Amino acid sequence: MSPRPAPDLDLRREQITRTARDLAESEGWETVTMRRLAAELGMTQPVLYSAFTGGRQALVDAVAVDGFTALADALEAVDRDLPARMRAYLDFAMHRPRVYEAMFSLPSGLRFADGETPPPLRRAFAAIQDVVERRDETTAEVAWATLHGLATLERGGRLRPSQGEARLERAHGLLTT
Amino acid sequence: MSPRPAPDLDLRREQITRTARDLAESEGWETVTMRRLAAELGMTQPVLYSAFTGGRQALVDAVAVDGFTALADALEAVDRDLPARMRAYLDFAMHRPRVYEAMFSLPSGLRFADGETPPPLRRAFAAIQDVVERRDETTAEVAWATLHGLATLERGGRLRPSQGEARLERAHGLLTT
DNA sequence: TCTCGTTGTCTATCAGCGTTAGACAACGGA
DNA sequence: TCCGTTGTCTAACGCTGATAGACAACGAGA
Repeated sequence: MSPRPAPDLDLRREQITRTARDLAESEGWETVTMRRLAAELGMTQPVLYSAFTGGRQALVDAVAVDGFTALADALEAVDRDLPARMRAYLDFAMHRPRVYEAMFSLPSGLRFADGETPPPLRRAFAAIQDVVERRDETTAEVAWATLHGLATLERGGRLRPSQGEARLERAHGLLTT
Repeated sequence: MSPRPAPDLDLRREQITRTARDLAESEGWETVTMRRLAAELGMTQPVLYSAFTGGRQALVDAVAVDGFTALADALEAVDRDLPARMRAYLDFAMHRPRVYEAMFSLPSGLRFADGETPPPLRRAFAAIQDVVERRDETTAEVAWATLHGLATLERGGRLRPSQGEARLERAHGLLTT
């Protein structure tokens, strides 16, 4: 009356999350199907569901949460001033576009702006709030919105590709004068 | 040797586009399937494909292009100053969230920022550029990014729900001082 | 009025998706 | 060695976007 030993679910979740992130980053989220992912990992589909009860959505959410941690790390790693962190933010969005997509554009099961907000997400926002004038929360929200808008519109090809640097300087100027 | 008369494809496209927009706005884009749409219109699925050769993507793109026209109309309808147009922009995004999604968030087959940019899209951008300082294009891009960021982050529940007005005023202040 | 060629529309189907039910197999204690 | 537990596998369900091929409607010519 003793069961088969349980697999290390945390380790498995980590492997699956990393593979999903890598696959999304190289071929796009639309190719990250449960079948493809299982094949890539040498598993069968039901194993994925035993690691992520919430199915594909939970998987995308896991990549997003890891992404918020990575973004917070990237912001905290640079100088504690606005231009450095603005640049770090846009660099992150440009170099990990699919992770950024999971964090902000794809349908999400995560909770925001209430008590359930994941801590990594709060950390990332705090890293911005720390460097805006008077650490004002409203200003931080506007700064974040500007960065997010620049990142997504740029990524979507909606802005003149060659003018990224000029936009960053202009945005920084507006936020500090 | 004379064929059956061709149906009015433009009219049909218009009906389909309107139905798709209404259905998306009331139940979300994930429920806008070709089957559901055909049933809603009393058609069969292949008829949709004869109207939109590009399939579902072309349909979403059509809703998006109409959306850019509607956005340009909304911006041009208000006072020719920045705060009025900022407010009109955010109102549009708030009241037609699924259309806005088709315009900016969903995968798109449309071309931007090059010669192929659809005219309605240029009109909408021009309506913003017209009211920023010195009609500067870089400033207009940053203003647009801020509005877009506010619209999407607000919609996604990433910002404090009660502070919309404060953010709008702060953003306006930053763009004018 | 009847026939015929053209062409739009229909039924039926394909391959793929996320997800899950139920059969099977591996394992550790008795 | 056996047994009960439990993880994993095969196989399937219902759905999706898309399309092939049979069918039917139509108007010009006879």
